[in-house]
Amino acid sequence: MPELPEVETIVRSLRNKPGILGRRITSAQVLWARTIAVPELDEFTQRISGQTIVAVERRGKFIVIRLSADALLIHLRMSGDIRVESEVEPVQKHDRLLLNFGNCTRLAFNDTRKFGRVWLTPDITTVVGELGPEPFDFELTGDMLFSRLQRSSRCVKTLLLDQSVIAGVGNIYSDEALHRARLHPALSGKQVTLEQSKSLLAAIRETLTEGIARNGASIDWVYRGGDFQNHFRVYQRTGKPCPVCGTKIERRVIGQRSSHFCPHCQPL
DNA sequence: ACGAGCGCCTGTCGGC
DNA sequence: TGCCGACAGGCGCTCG
Repeated sequence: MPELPEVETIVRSLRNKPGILGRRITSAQVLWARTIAVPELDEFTQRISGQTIVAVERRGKFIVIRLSADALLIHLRMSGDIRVESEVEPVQKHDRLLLNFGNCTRLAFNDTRKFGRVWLTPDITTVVGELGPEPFDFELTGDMLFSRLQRSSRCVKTLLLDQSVIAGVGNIYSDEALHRARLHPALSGKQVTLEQSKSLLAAIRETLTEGIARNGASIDWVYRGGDFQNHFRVYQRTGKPCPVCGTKIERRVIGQRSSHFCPHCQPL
């Protein structure tokens, strides 16, 4: 489920849930070893035990849980999800990591496809250091996005998915933002003008803002509770009418990811 | 150094 | 009904 709005929704719910901030992690159970990226398994379970949750933040698509000595970073990749529940609840299929708290509650990381990863590190820049700017960072301007797009001949769609260009945008929100900005996904980065870069940044922000306001998008069995999937303009709407002009939405693979666009509103 | 392609995984869906 | 391929909110690695 994981793009910026879905991760932001989860982070906000964790932050607002009583019994998370200030809670002490008493033990950890790793149910799928490869979930833990760093450090080694034994050290991970040993070092996280006894640490207190100080803050819950987001950087790009990473959940950043600040602990008393380390930071716990969680990337949900394609199918990750997080639950907070009583310790008496049964462990669920595809649960990969359980963090037990002292008060009979726990945090469960569930991840069907096993792509998700968890890092425990005192220095988050070792994990998120190469990420591009946050879309809502006020220091990010249309001029800055323009210069980042212009130095590449890759498709603008591919550039939006590159987390070192801008952090947090994934396949849904890139398609939606490009439609809002009336840009064809296969435009090369160096073809995008300054004016187009400015409207693209505005479109990214509007799209992400709507996504957050709707608690993200819920598709298939992955991630519940969002509503943005009912408001897609182009994503997974191949053959259906463009909400602006009625032309049939087309699908095309760009950079090995399916891309959806209106051939009339987004000419090449 | 950059970009394309594959691998990692499980589940669902549509076509035959 | 069952099987098989295509496809799915992501990203790291390798190779040319």
